[in-house]
Amino acid sequence: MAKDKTNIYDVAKKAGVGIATVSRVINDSDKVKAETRDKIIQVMNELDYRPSKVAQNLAKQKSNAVAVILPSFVDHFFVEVLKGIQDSLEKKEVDLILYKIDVDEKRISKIMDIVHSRKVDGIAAITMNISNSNYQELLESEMPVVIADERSKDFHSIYFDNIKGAEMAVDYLFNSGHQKIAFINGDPEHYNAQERFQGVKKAFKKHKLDLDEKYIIESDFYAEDGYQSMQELLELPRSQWPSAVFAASDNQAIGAIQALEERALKAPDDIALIGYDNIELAKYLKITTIWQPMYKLGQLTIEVLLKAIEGDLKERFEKELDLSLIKRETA
Amino acid sequence: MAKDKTNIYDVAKKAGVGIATVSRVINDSDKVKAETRDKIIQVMNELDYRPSKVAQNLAKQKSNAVAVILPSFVDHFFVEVLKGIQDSLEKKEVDLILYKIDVDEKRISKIMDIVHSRKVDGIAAITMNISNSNYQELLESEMPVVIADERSKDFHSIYFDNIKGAEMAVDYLFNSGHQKIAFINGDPEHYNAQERFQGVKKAFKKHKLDLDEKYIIESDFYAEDGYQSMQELLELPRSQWPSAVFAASDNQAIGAIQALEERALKAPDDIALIGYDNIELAKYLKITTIWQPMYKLGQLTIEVLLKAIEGDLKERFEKELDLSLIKRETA
DNA sequence: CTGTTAGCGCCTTCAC
DNA sequence: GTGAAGGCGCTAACAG
Repeated sequence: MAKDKTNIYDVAKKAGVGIATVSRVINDSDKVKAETRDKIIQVMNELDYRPSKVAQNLAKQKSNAVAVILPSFVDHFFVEVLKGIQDSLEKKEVDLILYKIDVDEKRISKIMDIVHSRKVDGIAAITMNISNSNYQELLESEMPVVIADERSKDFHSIYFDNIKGAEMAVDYLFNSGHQKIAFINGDPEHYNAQERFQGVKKAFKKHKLDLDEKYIIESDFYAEDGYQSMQELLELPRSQWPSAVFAASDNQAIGAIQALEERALKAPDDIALIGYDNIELAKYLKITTIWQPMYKLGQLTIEVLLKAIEGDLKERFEKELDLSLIKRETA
Repeated sequence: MAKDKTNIYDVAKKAGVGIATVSRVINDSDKVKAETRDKIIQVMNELDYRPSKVAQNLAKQKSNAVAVILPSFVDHFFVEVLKGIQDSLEKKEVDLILYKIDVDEKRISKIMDIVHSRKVDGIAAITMNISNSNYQELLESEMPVVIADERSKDFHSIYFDNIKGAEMAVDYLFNSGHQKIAFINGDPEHYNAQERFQGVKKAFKKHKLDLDEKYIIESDFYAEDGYQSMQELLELPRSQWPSAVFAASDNQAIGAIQALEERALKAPDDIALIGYDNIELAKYLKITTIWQPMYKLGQLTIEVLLKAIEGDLKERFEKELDLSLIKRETA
């Protein structure tokens, strides 16, 4: 076995001091004579010594790392959120451990694994539909947690008003003259989908439109789902086609556009289309959409989490981020 | 102070055994009587006990985590790579710690921080331009490292043949009848950019085209750079416009399209355009491009890294991934 | 099969 | 200011 990593004892010995003093300069405590400090620093450089974070973590019971839990890596929504997360993490010296956890029955148990692992000081759970699970255990763990993209009455949370967003979309379509409006929703199990549906219903009621069942499609948030759903709509007799479609995500809208294109149809000429999220793609594809400030969501989530970790948060933090409609070319 | 986390002693005491035995069932060693094992497992459940990863890491000198280092989070190229990474990490029980490190003079030092932290068992560095730095220290550290998107003679590496890729692009343009071909390159400091330029020169020579300096633009790999560069080209007298442009990244191609659109120009009618990478956007924007299998790059990188960590890799691993041209509508 | 004991590398009182 | 010693929670020989 080759010479092992140098540790605090090597430094202490070579510098002719005790390990406690070395530890003090590592954690730059002021109670060290400048002279000995310099000597120690010099030795540390000579030996190319750097403290083991793992050992520090164990001793300090703190890891300087946070867990970010997502249901997916690729979805553009999360990429945007991640960017915000990274940007506000970079300033601090905090590591980012990324976990992908599916939104299923075992998600809380998997999160508890993370809690118990002691590898992180806090957890940010993005779009995990926590409220629809038995999160008692997590709540009792005393681990700082912030829930993003979902309102919570027990954890810190940062979220969007889905009802309002959906309402904005339908309002816009209605005010543009549409009466036959279809809604392609996301996973009905999901909080966000449920709320958006509520928003749709609310807007329909407001405009005295009636809710035609064949115009309400439940699928999931991905492009493939949007594609399928639009197919479904287009299989209706042409006279029954909606004049406008509201998709619960831009990904779905993109899929819907594909379905349209395959039949040489175009939005908004044949059927108007509005998406949701405002992912980067929406800009290039010129999709009219509801903008959820995802970058800001990520940023704020981490800021709040770090505060919670520091214990600077006396009360539960709760904030709704504003939505806005981005008018482009598909509606 | 509330009751602290339960530890291995709590379990041992309650189960009436020694901690070694508890440790054995944690690491499911077979040398435990079924009876006592059951008893211990039961107690572990009652106490909701789970071992501290941090303590295990320290004792085992192993962290079951890998560091992935990227120069950017948002770039679509990396997102695609990340997906591959995540997918092959998910099968194993290995954590992913993500670091964003700029490609500057201090990058090796920052990487060494990670090495010494002992938080990870291995490192994957994506597009970090390692070869252009003094990496001696990293090499000597014995930390398993794999370099992705860059050829290395000292580390395991997985990469693309940039020369060939660039050649393919120019060949295609030439064979489509173009003689006045411009090249918008990425950051000239960067390995990949340098090689792509070489490929361009090689292809030009082959086709007996001469390299007109005003058609060679050095910028960087992002959309904004492509936009600027295309502007520059369009500011030439119309008679001197190139008939085709090869952009060293799809991002740049997207920027270039913007510049074109602003002048009501269109690819390929006014100026043909070919990109590089085949990011997802390229598909939707119908950009003809050179496809680098980024997902596969990510996947393979992790596979190799995990093998290196296990010590299953006797020799240095080196692999070039195949490129292909995706013909779409811009050229 | 199982308990004892010494680390893993660092932090943190507590004396000096 | 500084050193000695115990502790963080777990693993890994080494004895039984």
